[in-house]
Amino acid sequence: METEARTMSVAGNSSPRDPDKIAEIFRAAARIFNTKGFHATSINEIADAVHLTKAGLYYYIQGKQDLLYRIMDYAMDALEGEVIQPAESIADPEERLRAIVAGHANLITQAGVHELTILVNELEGLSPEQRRQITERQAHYVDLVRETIDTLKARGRVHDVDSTVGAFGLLGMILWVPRWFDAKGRLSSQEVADQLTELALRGLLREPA
Amino acid sequence: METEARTMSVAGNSSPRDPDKIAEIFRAAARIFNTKGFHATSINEIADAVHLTKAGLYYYIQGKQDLLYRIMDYAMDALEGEVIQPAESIADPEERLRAIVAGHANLITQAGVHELTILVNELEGLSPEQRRQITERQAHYVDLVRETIDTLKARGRVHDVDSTVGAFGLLGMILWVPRWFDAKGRLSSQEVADQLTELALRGLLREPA
DNA sequence: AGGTACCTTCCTACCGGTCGGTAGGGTGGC
DNA sequence: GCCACCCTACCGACCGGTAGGAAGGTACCT
Repeated sequence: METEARTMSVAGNSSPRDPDKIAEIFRAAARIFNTKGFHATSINEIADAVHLTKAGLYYYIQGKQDLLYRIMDYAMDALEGEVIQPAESIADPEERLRAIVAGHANLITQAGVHELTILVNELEGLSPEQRRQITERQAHYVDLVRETIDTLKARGRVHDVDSTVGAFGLLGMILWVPRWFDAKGRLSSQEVADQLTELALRGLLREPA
Repeated sequence: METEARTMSVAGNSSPRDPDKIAEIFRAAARIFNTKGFHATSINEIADAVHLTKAGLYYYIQGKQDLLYRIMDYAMDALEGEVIQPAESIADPEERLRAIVAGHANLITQAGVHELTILVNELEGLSPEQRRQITERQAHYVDLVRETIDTLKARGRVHDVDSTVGAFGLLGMILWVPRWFDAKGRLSSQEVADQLTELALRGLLREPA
């Protein structure tokens, strides 16, 4: 029934909708979802933000929940492209861990990246199947961090810490940043990213001496 | 207007409502708010959880938002009583910092303490005035951590890290725990609290040698 | 050039349903 | 008879979503 237009697209583009407009909607929705929360945001607010009526907005989206899912999926794409894949190509585990922390911290401190925050705060707004898909992708990321720590552990390069606690401790530091960091404040995003990287790695790694 | 019943209580108890029932409502509401989010939770769900109708529930509460505020206020009381005040009575800054991290991590890994999670996740559900009051109390806590780090810094006991980044990095690790920790899982809450304490303090403090 | 068929885009007007909250009354114990 | 407690029944507001059509562009035909 509803699969016809979206999954088939029979030969040729099935959806001629303006990709720029869709991107604008995504950005506006991500900003408002992140500010007020998914459930507290009405479709009308998003429509207003992109200068459309609710019905006009529905020309571009399939529903409120689907909009959320697509934003989160896009955010996972960004995280994979900017952090995960670059890190996976680094063989040395210490360098790799440093690349993950620095890369993720850099990404999350940049202005306007509301998708990454939604990615961890609005999971309960998804359907069970959608949530499963997103959390599965997130789990791969956590596994990468945990395995990197385990590799370092096997080489005696880290203190005696459970790799799960280490991975989530590290991620907690980074994912908490949007709650307090102000891009217009005293510290630059680069400074925060650098300091967090040092803080996290110093907590984990042994002194090379 | 609305202050009459609450702040005056004219001579004698103004509200004869059963405190046990109110506590039961608080606990149930905190659990559901924490599971589904404040806005996604209906008053009817809370009423069902305590075996009342919606109107019956309203005999005990002043409104949905007021219920949220009281839960968060109670959570701040708990945090102050269990973590902040005990820590403030410790003169040595290193001991004090350890007491904060260990105490907070211990508190947050305990089963059923949904209020502490709500405290940081549902602030946008409050009215501006209510939010101001809660965030003011939270700011005092952050100041305590920051000042403790600054004191240690003045004594050359910490690495060169901005105390704001250090404080929020540390708090991020702790406040992230409810997102991944499973009380029925492999690790005990004590183990997690201990390991996080070591992880956080090692990232901040210099080796005593 | 004018007609017309079709397309994308966006609107007004409306739907059923749920929300937070309340009016007013019943009931049982003291 | 009073009061604490809890109910049924209802309210207006707002929600996500849709039906159906208007506006305006374009492309092709005569």
